[in-house]
Amino acid sequence: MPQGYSLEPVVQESTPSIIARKLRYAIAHGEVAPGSQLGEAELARELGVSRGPLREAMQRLTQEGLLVSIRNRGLFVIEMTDAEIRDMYVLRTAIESAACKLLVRADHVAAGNDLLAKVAKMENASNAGDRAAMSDADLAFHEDLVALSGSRSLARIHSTLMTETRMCLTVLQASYRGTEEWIAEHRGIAEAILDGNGPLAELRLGEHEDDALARLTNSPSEPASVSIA
Amino acid sequence: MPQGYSLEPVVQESTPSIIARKLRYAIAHGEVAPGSQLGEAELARELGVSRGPLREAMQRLTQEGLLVSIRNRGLFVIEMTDAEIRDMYVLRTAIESAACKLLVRADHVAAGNDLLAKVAKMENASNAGDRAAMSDADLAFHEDLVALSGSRSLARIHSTLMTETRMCLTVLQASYRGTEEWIAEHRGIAEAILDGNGPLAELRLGEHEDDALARLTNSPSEPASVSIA
DNA sequence: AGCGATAGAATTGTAAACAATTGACAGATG
DNA sequence: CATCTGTCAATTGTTTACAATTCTATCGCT
Repeated sequence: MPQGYSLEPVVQESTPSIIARKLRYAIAHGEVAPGSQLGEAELARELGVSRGPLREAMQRLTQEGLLVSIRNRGLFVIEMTDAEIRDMYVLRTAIESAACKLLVRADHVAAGNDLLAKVAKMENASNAGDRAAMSDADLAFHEDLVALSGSRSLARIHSTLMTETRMCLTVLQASYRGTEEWIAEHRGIAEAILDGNGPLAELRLGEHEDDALARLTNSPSEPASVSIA
Repeated sequence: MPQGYSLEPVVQESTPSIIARKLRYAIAHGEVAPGSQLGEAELARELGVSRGPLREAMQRLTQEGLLVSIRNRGLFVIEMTDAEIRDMYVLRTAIESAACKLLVRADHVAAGNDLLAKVAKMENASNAGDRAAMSDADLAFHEDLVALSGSRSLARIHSTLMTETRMCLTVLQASYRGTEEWIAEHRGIAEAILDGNGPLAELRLGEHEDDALARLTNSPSEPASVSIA
């Protein structure tokens, strides 16, 4: 077997899948504003595909909750209210907490070290003053947290949440002030996992996501998660 | 304004949505076996629609994880291995636990009574020896648990999990022996919520879902959830 | 007899044309 | 002058036809 080529099975990604991925990226990165309409004809021309596959891709994104469909009117990018963002974080915390539970019962040492490496990346981005890299590293941390749990179900749901989160970050131009504290929170989670202390990891995770929520929404409101102490 | 007509806005459900709903039901109730192929032409003829809307519905179900697509081969109903069923229950437990957390912070008395009413329905079905009604009441309990939490995010994810659960129940012809214990578990959860005891509700929920898992899978394996004590 | 290649059939992926519904603007009417 | 109605333009929803890819079965060869 020739080295250098990881002979993975050729992934014949379907056209709707490609379109969905591109649109997801565009929405996540604010290239299309929330609330704006996505005209079929225009998009099809832009992407160089016909309306059939495009509509199929739209259905996927609608199912994911990134678009809302109004019959005979068109498809629109979701506009998330503060309440909806809070609700999203309820789900996100639920998913990541479950991932923590799984992690501490698996190889939590390897996972913890892996996550600490991601924290180091955040520090580098922070020192360089690179806001975009900071966001990337932040999201990568949480994505890894779930990926390392080995649960396909959790990962699938979580990936859609990450695009929504990215969208909020982009749109709201979330301020990354208090960076040191921000990094410390991530490190705290990683260390709790390294120690195999599941409840502590979940507790810190809950507090961390409450902080994140406070940065994204105006009303402080009640925290999304509660202490299990 | 004429009485007798509740003049709610007419909801024009889109054709793909209708198709998706019908297919979901068919899959959940074992009318199409797991692993079987869904031919476009045949389905379109059966449902009286053309391939366009049908394909859009398929994309939705694929996104939900009920179907898997193999390019140029077709769409197939998922076959869940024991490992995948366990993984699904990890997610399900995560969602329902989060719902418990929300519930005890809201009107947990009303919610608890509501859930106890569902338990009563289970008892009736049990006494009547009606297995189908038993399944319905079982699923209705868990559906309400999430619905009462008021979280749209949780409800959306949970609804897809319920169809998958129903599919497993149907396919595996899950035995409902030990019905008394089964009902008692549900009652325990409802009472914990009635009392506003979140941690206890989550604990009992976790044990309950482990039991459910044991009925569905062959290998006992390790429990999906861990005690938080 | 077993293996390989080739041809055929079936199915999916794509595209373009057609039909139906909606929203807005303009004109008529009280 | 305000309001209602009718027409028009634009967009979506649906259907039909066509192209490309893949599986299968048969035929020939070793």
